[in-house]
Amino acid sequence: MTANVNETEQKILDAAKKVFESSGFNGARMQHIADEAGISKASLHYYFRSKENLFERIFHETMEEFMKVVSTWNDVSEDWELKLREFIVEFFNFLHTNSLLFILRELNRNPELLTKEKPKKKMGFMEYFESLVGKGIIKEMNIPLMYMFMHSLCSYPLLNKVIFKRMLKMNEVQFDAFLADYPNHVADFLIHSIKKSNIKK
Amino acid sequence: MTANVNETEQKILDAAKKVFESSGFNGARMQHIADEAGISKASLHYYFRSKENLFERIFHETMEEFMKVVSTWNDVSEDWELKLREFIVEFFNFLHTNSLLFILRELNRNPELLTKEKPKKKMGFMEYFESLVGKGIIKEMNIPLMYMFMHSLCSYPLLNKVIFKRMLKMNEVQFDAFLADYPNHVADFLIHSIKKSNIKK
DNA sequence: ACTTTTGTTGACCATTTGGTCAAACCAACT
DNA sequence: AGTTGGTTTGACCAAATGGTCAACAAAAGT
Repeated sequence: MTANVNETEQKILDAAKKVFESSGFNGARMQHIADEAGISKASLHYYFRSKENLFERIFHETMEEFMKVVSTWNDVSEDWELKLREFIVEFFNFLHTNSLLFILRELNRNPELLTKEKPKKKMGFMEYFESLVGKGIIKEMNIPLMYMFMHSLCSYPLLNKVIFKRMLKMNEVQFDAFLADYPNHVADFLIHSIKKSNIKK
Repeated sequence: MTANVNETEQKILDAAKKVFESSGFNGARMQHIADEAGISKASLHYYFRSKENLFERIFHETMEEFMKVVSTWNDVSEDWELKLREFIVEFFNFLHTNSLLFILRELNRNPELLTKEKPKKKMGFMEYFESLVGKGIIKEMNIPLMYMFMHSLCSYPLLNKVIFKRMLKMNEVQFDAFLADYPNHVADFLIHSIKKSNIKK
């Protein structure tokens, strides 16, 4: 052992994450993971007894990180608009480097996977905005609905990249440029619909 | 031959759609499809030479129907608000009975699948709203962005049902009730942000 | 009736794939 | 040098799985 939790183990985890995310549990091959990690298949099984085992480790870690990002609510600023915008940008960036499709795909294959995750108990989006409504700082509104809207707007464009690119007749570069602005558009849009209207600009 | 394009063939297609949608290409088993269709595996191969073959047929049909719903723009009414609302409701209902996850999953596995689909050339959402903007009937706005918003709001809640249920602490019944109202909320929301504001209510 | 074409299937095959194991390797300790 | 304990791997195995085929059944022509 020693070393930072074992170098080989980490190489395996990285390789496995990559392969499972791109191919899914059913499409992933243990040999492929071993190759990606630069070790033999036998070694792979030495570290993680079974495919199931390795998969659950990866899925759990991914889910953990996802839940962390989703339920962490930045508490430095008092300005809810700024907070919301920062959250959206951060969430969107997170989704850029982590495959949400992986989560949805595997959760659909085996819904039991979710039951193994313990729920976070933290002050999150919902509680925060409910309190804002309570204090009369923002419009009276359906918070769960707003929660859903925000998640949908942040998540779907990346999930559906291939089709959107085609529908909007954009190439890779154009679409990426579009996505670069995207989170701020979402923030503008949501803030505008949440904010108590003074005089419309 | 004769019969409505062959009864057995249809049984196979139905079975294959069901199995492919729920298990994906990699997870689906030819034996499973044969069982579901009530025939032998050999017969299955008699009708469709290979798994690949059968899969592409199913995927193509699903994609065709999806594109049809997405690019059909109801032309009976002159009232854009009503049109939009009807479109959203129809699209949402369609997604209720057709697995969008299937499309995204398989498109991610093999992006080439999309190149085999020929693009529809029809008056759709984008063109219609661009003309509304041109005529000054609705607000000046970023149409591709609005297109993306609409699709995201319609699609994601069903894709992500499992997690939303958990986050919103709802059971199956509560969540379904929530979803029943959902498309109209989306319509309200979008219409409100598109409409030229007279006096705010 | 009988011949031909079209369906149907159990048995079988080749390949893939998750998983095992004994032998080799290697660093540390005595 | 020899022993020990962990690590690595090529070779191998059993099960699963997509696909084939010869034989049989059922229509459809004649």
